Amino acid sequence: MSSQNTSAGRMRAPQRQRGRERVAALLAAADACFVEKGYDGATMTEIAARAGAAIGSLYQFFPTKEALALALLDDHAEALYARMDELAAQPADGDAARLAAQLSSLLVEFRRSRPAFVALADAGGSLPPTHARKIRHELRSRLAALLRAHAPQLDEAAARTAAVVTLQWMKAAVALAFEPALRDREAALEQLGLALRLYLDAVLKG
Amino acid sequence: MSSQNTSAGRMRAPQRQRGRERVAALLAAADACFVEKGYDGATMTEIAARAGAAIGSLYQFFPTKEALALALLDDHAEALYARMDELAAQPADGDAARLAAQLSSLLVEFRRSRPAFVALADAGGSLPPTHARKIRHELRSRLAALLRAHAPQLDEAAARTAAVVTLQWMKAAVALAFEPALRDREAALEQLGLALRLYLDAVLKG
Amino acid sequence: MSSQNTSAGRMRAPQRQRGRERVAALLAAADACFVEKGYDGATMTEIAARAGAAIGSLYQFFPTKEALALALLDDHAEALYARMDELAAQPADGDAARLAAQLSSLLVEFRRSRPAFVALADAGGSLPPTHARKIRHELRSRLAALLRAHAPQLDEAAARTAAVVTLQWMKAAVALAFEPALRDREAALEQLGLALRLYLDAVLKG
Amino acid sequence: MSSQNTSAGRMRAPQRQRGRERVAALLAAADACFVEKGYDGATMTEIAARAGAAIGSLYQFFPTKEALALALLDDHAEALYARMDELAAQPADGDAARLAAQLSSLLVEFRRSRPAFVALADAGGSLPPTHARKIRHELRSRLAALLRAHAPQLDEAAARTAAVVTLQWMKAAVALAFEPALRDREAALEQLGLALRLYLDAVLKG
DNA sequence: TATGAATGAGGTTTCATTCAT
DNA sequence: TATGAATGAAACCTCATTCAT
Repeated sequence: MSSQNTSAGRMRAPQRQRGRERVAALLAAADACFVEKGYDGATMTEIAARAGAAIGSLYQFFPTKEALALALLDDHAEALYARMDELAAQPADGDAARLAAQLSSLLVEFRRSRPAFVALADAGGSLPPTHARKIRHELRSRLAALLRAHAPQLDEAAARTAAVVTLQWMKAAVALAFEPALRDREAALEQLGLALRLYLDAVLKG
Repeated sequence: MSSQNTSAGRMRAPQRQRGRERVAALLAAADACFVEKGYDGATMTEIAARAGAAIGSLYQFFPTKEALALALLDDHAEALYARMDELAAQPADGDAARLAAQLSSLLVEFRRSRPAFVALADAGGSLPPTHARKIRHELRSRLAALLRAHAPQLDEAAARTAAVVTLQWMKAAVALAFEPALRDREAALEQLGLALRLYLDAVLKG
Repeated sequence: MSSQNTSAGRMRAPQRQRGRERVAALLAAADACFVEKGYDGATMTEIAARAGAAIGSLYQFFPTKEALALALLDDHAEALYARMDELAAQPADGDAARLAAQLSSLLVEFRRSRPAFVALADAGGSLPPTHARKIRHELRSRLAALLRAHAPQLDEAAARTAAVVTLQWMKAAVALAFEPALRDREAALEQLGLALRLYLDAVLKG
Repeated sequence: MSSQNTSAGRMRAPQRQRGRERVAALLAAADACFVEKGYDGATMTEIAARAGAAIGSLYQFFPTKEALALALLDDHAEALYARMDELAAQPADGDAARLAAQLSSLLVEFRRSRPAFVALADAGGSLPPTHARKIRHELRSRLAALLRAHAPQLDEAAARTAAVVTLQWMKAAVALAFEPALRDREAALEQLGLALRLYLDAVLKG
């Protein structure tokens, strides 16, 4: 194409840069909308508007609302995997109390920084269950590996089962940590921690 | 979709036999729709059609989709309360294992017979959070009373906190019991039961 | 809505005491609704509810919404005729100022006691224009007679024309008397009275 | 129907040529519908159909039936202001007869070319009274200025009061000019003109 | 007669998505 | 590529009126 531009060599770069910024803005806007209104309540029009983009722009990058949500969901999931991998990289000492505390703060902190993950993860029947399934699978795998690192005597099946249970507990911690107007939140979270500790103790040592 | 404090508008009670039958049919149809498609996915038109009623008949008794869902939700909640009250009426022996098993099977059985309760209880931001809050409160109160019956030395605050934890555990049990395509479901549920047993043991005996 | 000369169907006369009370309650409720929401905005259901009656009861006496409104309109119109006839029964002295004041206060007082008359008289195209036409005709006839009583030398055509003008003036007086938040209402009404006085002077004496 | 302070939501301005044409067609269609059936009787569906547009196109620019009506009303009001400003730009000679004739023909001619103005201006309680209030205020201000131009000795309050009265008279002229099947319309209008003349004479000279 | 239920066409509005410039 | 306009099925809800008990 004839450039029309004095600095022909740099022309493409800023455009691609702009494209990336645009996508980032769109994702951020979508994230906010999904958090505020849920998957069904959010509208493509508002997402585009919040990103300062035209509706056509949004569809240029994300062919459907579902694709947009899933891109976001995957993005958040990757970030969560990364945090779990970080945790797995630390030395395993078999200390159930410490592990419980770490898992707790990991998920709670994650939910604080990326609230859309939860909003999208249980978006009723509006999103294909495939993704949630895959994510659960990944999380459980990582949790199982983590548990085996702390208790090498666990066989794979036992580790996986313990991971399933532990993941549910982590979800419970998130639920309580963010339940609005919950009385004695601290006490409840501490008791929940105690419960996990007891369970992990039994698993790791048994 | 996004709830807003719309103060819903309650259902209008039917006064004739015919009306009572209609309402029953409408509630049944709504229940099925909500289970299949979720709150947002269900449509008033389909609900009426499934009940063999005109759309106007549906609105004769339920001024709003929200009112319909909340009527259903309340109905299910009452049934759940009743089951918990039944459990509370039985002699308390302080046996954590037995209590855990009873609670687990109670909720699982309930969810099997009334799947819409779960579907509506976490309907994202589409239903006013007030109702879910009230229901959680009632469930926790009943659970707390149950726990105190088993361990009279618990003070009220401690019982309530334990109830909060226990309720989360029950949700987890339901989630696992009905998660589609979960491998080793039995093992997972058993481990979950173990976890609750350990926790209740600590609480009841501590 | 769109009126069409449907000629509605008249109300059915109640036969028992109980029936008459019911009709009175229904009319009162309808009156209030029409005043508050206008003809289109009022609903038969709410009218019945306000009267403490069943919707079927309402339709027992008034076959359509239109019939109900027209019954009300006619009722009010009759009352207005009566007041004008009262005025006509008083001795005519040809004093324009006094006549103007009397007409003004008559209509203002009437509108205060029966606000639905105005609400229904200009119900857009939702009521058949026939009735309004008839009422205008009656009012003009009475006004013309009144004017001739004060100025016997007026021929019929002139009296009628003057009546047409005078009726418009009366509407203006009502509009100003009840316009919400009108500043200097008193001054405006006085000037309006002056205008009528000047005109009637010219007509009566010319 | 019943207005409520819904704060309407303004029309969205089109940005492309195509959009501007659409909006023009939609406004024209809406105008015709409102004239024919009144505000309540007109339907968005028919308006869109008459404009040859999809219903979605209508809502692209006008978020609400109310917004559409108010846009139209404002548009007509601006045109009326412009005509009054034109009249005000002409030299003022204090001739009551001429002024009366001009005002008369101005409003009658306006109503002939823009019948929707009247249809919407008194749309019962279906439109927020705010707009009508604002428009009355503007009209009165302009009329007051006009009167003061003709009679500089009038103080502002007096001019305003006279304007209030005069505006009512203008409405009366429109009502008579367009009342269907009115006998002796010409005579009535002439008498109405006489009345205004007498009043303006008194005001301007007094 | 009295009453509440039933009806369903039709109203307003939404929104994901496609199209044309 | 970017943008705003276009689309229309479909959602929720209303309401005058009829019907059956």
